[in-house]
Amino acid sequence: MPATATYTSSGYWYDEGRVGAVDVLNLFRRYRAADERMQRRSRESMQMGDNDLRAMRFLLQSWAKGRPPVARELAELLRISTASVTALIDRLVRAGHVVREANPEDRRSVVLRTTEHGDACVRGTLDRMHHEMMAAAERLDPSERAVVARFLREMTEAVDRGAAEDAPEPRGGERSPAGA
Amino acid sequence: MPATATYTSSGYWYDEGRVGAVDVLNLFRRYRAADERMQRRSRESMQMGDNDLRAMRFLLQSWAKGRPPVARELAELLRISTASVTALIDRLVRAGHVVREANPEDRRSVVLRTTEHGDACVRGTLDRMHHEMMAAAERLDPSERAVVARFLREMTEAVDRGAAEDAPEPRGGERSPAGA
DNA sequence: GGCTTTAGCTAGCTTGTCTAGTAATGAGCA
DNA sequence: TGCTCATTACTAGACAAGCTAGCTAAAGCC
Repeated sequence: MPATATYTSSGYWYDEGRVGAVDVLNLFRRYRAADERMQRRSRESMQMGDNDLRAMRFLLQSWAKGRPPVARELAELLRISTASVTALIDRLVRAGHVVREANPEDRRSVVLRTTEHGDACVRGTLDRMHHEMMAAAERLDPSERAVVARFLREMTEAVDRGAAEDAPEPRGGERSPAGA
Repeated sequence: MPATATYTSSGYWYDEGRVGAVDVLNLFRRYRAADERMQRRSRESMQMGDNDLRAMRFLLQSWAKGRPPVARELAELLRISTASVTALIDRLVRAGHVVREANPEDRRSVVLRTTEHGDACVRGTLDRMHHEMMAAAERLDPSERAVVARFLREMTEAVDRGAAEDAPEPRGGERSPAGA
């Protein structure tokens, strides 16, 4: 980065007048690296695979929305087979994070209830971080938030566009209702 | 999101005067989801695992910097054992993406040269997206870039801080020289 | 020259995914 | 109502990619 670096309480700081486009992209990359570190540590600290953790987060979200989650939804979310979901749920049940329950609305399916233990386990790792991120977003004033929001939308589109062309319907395409 | 939604050529658009902190975090999450989609598609389109793709990118970067990469560095980057790196390189060699070469500076080690085919394969997928992202970053004026940069730094710190506390030396700690 | 460390490989194991096939239930139709 | 097809979850068996342990060859250090 070309900017003159000075040091503040919150880490390195760069003269804001000189931030280049490349710097912004580098910061993005750096964020992603931090995010990956965080995820890896979460997984290791609670002895869980990537998909297992994502599944737990999905289950918590679903219950929070008042929509009891079933196994099939995990297969869609994680893009794994229903057989793999069965194995995944077995693991979560064995670890005491989840219990299977009968679904009164469709007796073929299985509702996945998170245990208090599993709930606390996942929340403990993620809530603090979420809180910190929220605080960062709240420190922005309204016009700054608008700038960030616009940029994030453009980056999202850039990523979607960039990837859309060389993988035409990789395997059944998007399964979600919102689609491509 | 609370804002009044209107529709533009580039998708949904929200009244910029009303973007809340939650909205920013949602957009951030959405970006991350797009990024994951992209990576998955890359992997699928070139029949490659996650680590294999990351390894290829690292190799390209190393050569670009004029610093021939060796196998050990992949073990550090990907945090996998040297045995797994051997297997990973075997896969890349079998796919024709990489060739092993003798290292004149240390005859124990193996320099990994990317083939023209592997080079084109990986670049083709990533360069376009990188170009689009750069364009988005360049559309920002200097003061906007400063805002985005500050936000990204704060998010990175939030993630690092949030994850740092609950994973004290999870399993033998870091394998890197700084470790236990 | 010996001893230790480092780089990479081999062998055998574990884990998480896959495909194929099955049983039970739901949904549509004559 | 009974028949047929679709859907949900499960079991069994195979495969892929990681791991640990142990090996050889080269480098580094007294």
